[in-house]
Amino acid sequence: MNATTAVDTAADAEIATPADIQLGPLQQNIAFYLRRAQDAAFQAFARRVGEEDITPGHYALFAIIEANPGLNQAILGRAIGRDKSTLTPILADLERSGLVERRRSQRDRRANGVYLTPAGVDHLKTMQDHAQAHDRLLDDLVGPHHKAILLHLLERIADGLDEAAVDRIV
Amino acid sequence: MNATTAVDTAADAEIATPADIQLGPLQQNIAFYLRRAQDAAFQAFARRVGEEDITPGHYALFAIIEANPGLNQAILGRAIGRDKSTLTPILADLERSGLVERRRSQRDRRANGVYLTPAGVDHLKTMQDHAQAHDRLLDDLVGPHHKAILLHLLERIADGLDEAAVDRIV
DNA sequence: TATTGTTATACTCTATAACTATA
DNA sequence: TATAGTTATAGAGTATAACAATA
Repeated sequence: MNATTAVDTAADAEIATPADIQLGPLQQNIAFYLRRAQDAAFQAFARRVGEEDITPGHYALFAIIEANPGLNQAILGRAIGRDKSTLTPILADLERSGLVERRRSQRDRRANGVYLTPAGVDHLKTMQDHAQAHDRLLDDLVGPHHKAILLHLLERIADGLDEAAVDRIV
Repeated sequence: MNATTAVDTAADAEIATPADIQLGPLQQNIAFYLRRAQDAAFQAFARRVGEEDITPGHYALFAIIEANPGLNQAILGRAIGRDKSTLTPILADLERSGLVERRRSQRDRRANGVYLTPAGVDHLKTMQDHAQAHDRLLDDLVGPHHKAILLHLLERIADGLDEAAVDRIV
């Protein structure tokens, strides 16, 4: 599928087309392909949603809040892999927009329980429509049989590379 | 493998642990897993290389320059998916550090051919050592048989989601 | 007219550290 | 002492637009 016909000597390198680029050792590098696929998926999603204030990160945040109403910000941050200080202004914005609500917990008065408002649920549905269309594209590319394998492998990578897991091995 | 035992009512959400977090629709979302895996791989690599000025993006850039000596900056930018104006200060830095050389092309005097210096090749080797160790970890997680499938699927995603490809379908 | 590379600029995302209020 | 959330701040990474040189 990938012809590797390029010569790319110094003399004719200037007329190389993307297809001619040699990847060298990168060609066997999982991390490199991971980055490329993630880049491509992100940009394709951005093109799809256009102007609207929707990103994969936003979608994930809303989906997790809906699936886990009342989580506090620290736990929410860990769930999406971001520091609590990263979350603060994001949630403040969303609350100002009326999409999210933070309620002081009764049992631990330091903690905010985070919830979607009805408007937030609506917004999540909009994002879900985009995400589903995007996912159909991805699913078609991957194929139904391979999707399960892909998700499984990606999960293994994510779980296997967290700090504790790596320390256990190395 | 994933127990889904959490209740996460508003009443006890505060004591949720990461394992209890419900993913909702995200659980079938390729893009979500892609982002997680890429995040984890990036951070594991960063932990491995520590202080040294090494990133996956840097490594990819060096590897591509070595495999395609003399490419001009615009093409190089496209090869790594970054704008030429993003590349300019990066290459200027690397040239100042003596790792990269830019030579004005004879045939097109607007263009710079980009090359690694001997020091740049050395530096690439250092990065390669790190990248290989990192890749062994990744390979172990994925397994030799599945690696080929994974690379193939990730490549399909990257290729299938570029702007032209998506326009063709949608 | 179009393209290469540079510059100025600005934006987004993120974390660290220091703080407060609670625990 | 430790944790939840906030704030101030800074850094990395990136792109857009305008430009000079060249094609």
